[in-house]
Amino acid sequence: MNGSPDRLIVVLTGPTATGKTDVACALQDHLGGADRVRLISADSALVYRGMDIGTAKPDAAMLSEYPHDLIDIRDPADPYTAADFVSDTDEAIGRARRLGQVPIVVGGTMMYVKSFLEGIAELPESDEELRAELSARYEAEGALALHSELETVDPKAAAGIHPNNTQRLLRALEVVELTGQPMSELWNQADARERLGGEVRQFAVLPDDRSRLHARIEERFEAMLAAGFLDEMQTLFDRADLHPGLPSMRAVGYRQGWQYLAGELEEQEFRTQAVTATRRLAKRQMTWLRGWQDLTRLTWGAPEPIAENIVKQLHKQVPR
RNA sequence: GGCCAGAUAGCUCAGUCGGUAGAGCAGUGGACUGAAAAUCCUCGUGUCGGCAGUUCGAUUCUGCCUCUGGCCA
Repeated sequence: MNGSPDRLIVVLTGPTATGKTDVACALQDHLGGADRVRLISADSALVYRGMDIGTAKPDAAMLSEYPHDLIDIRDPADPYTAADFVSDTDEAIGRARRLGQVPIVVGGTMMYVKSFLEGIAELPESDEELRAELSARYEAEGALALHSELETVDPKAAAGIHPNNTQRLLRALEVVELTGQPMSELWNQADARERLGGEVRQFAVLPDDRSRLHARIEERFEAMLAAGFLDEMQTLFDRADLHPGLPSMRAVGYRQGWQYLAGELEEQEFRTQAVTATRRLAKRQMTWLRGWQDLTRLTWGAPEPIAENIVKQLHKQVPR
């Protein structure tokens, strides 16, 4: 390991269904086991308790042998955000370092990874009441009216947000309302380099052939159904405090599962739409990684050789 | 066997009162600062089932044929 192993942070990412988790576990073995390594999950769906089969969450036995931070830390009724992830991960890394462990951030939620690496500005969290009010106005006045309002209060943010993108448009207006300042003014405050205070090594597991990944996604979904995904889904569906508008229930597979149980989809439609949504997810994840700087790309395959390759890379000297 | 309804983009379908056609989904490429497994943007030539007839011109009207569904035997 070069110079300062105690400052090292490993990031391991890639699209869904490429076996990132298996690689991370193999990596733990290679780096000295659970005492020397801390796995930190970067996944917006694994945070939710009771969402196991459809998220391809590692099972209990695996998690006890390879403990992960940030898995099962939220109830599905309670939304988790990118900002939560950044502060939770910073904490987890601090804890790992005190114990002399190498933190390995592993997961496919690119927004989380990016926010962690580049920092995220200090913005107010969403205000449910205000958001409801804004969305009522959106219904009544239309997208263009609200967008031109944003143009007057925050032209820089408005320029980057399409009027049809309700979610981001309302968020920008919300921030102005809550802080009295344009959201674009509040950006670029965070100094991630200083915050991370260490050497970050980034790796991505990528498929060599997208059609093979698609086949793998389909197989995996069939396996999820066989493992009782619909029973898991029914338990969530039966809860009075969950609804399809929640981030947890909009996760790939769960959204379609909800629609199926609500009678809005036939079984065949549910299957194909769930698989299709997963494919689209993988594609979007790869779009993020395409222009990613300082990323070592590894070809998808058996976890062992990939982990060995990563270890080799970690031992290489990095030019100062 | 008779009658009726269909046949148009990978899929489901719209449409052209006759001037060679467009939506949704899928696919492609892209954006992304507290919902990100989210949200949004870009990209549409296909013997309009086949053959013939009418016409300056037929995917559109007519006839025959093929296939699919329904009803009657």
